[in-house]
Amino acid sequence: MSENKVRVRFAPSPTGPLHIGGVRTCLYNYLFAKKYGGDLLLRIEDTDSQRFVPGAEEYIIEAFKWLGITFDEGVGVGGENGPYRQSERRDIYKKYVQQLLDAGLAYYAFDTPEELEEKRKEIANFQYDSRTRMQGVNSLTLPAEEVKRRIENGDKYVVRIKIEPDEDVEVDDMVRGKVVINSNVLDDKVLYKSADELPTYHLANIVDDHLMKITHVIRGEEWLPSAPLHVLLYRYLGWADTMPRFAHLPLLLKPEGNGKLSKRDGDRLGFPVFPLQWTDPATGAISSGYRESGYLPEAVVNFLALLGWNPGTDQEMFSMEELIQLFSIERVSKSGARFNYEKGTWFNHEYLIKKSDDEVAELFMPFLKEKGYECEKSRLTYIVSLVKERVSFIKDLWEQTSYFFEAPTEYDEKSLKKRWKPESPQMLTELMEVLDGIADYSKVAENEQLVLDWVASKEYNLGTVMNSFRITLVGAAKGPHIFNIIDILGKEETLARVKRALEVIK
RNA sequence: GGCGGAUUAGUGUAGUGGCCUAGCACGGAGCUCUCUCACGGCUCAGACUCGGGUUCGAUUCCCGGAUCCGCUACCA
Repeated sequence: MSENKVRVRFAPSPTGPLHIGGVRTCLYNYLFAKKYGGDLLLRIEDTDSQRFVPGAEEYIIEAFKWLGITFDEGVGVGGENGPYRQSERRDIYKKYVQQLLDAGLAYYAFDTPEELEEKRKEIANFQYDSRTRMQGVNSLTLPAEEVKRRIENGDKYVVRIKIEPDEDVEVDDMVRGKVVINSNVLDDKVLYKSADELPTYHLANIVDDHLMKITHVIRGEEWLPSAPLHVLLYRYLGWADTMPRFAHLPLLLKPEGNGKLSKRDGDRLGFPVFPLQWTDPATGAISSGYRESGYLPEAVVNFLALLGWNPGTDQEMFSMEELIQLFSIERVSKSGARFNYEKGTWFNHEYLIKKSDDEVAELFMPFLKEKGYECEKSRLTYIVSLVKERVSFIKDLWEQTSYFFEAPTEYDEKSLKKRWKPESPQMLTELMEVLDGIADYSKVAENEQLVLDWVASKEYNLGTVMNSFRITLVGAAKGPHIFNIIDILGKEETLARVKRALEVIK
């Protein structure tokens, strides 16, 4: 392993199902890592014991497995830089908290949440920082013995970083360039809380990234404001020279209206915002997932990849391999991308028609079974070949093929009005004789010619004959080539349907 | 409110100080193919947030406004 091997991480919190935005973040990390022959790690950031949701971790692992995104190291994979769950790294963090404390770069604070809440109410724009910390109850204002006594007494405390004022902190972002923030607007963030003996995100994140030799931090834009704090933390801990490069990704926005994409949008507009279906363990509420909604994983990956990035060419369809080759952080856009699920549907359609008829038939099988029908594979493949390009999702195939399995019981009003003529019954009655004379229905072209010749000889209107015929078979003026339909239905069924329609349609 | 980020058609985006009559895709409209419905093909409508600069020239560079997004927790 070379010294400067690219190492990136995806570090979700197990607070519920993984949001589709998180999926994209991980995808970009994956593409970046693979492009440079590096590693992608999965780290679970469960430092918020309050919000832990059982099953979330398994969900995350399963989701990426489905999408074809693999981890080289981390939870579920293992590796030499573990453990990869922050809740299992308590002792590690304590050591570095102590280091900061000893160096005078952090301090103990005993202010209760209520007291702080009070201050926020009293003072506009209150924040715990160089201007206000001397009014707080902390190791900067309390005598050393008192601090010691309180700690030994088991009083709850937090450790806060001591931010020095009047300093311009620079973050060199790979997407946005240099971002400068003055330390005056930063507050003395809580780094560690004695209540659960766990660090907060900021500290744990920096310690882990350093220990796990992370070279590039690619994360959502919501982290940009705290990036200066992270830079300072690297400096305080003495790791400035190995600090990773940062890249803050644009956010995914609602399809319409204001704000970032949320679960509610999916419910409202009828598209999933999660990769897999999720059942809330507390309420039992079900959130739909891309997988269960019939999306193909490669379509989801392709769609997501292009939401905030493009290779600069007109190409839109990419395999994972192509994405890996073409991906570059420099070409990630800076502004938030509205989530347009219709484009996602289109991608799915494209991937669906790219699949072989055989494969699509295989995928359709379970849906057919659900409807109560069995179908021989070769026959289903034939059916699929006729209608595949009409649908965007596997499950929509039923709507396009149901008449192959169940004879129409009613006939579409509009189709009848437009296509069923007074002379239709007479024509069809005669057509039945012609059809009866055909021995092999699989000779599609031949049979078509035969019927066409017959129509011509009778000087009938071709449209009227064919459309009337179609309605009796399908129940409406829709569907693929009619001679393929009767090939699939067979002579007996074809004639039965025509006969029946002639009795029913008045 | 404070701080930061962003701003090309409805959406995702390309692009550039003059080559821009601003390209592509989704979506929309129409035409076409056809026994029908789709698919496909063709065509059309539709955008550089506004105001100041800089410049011979700005969509492109600078400043300001507006709008949107994010952060502002003992959440990540």
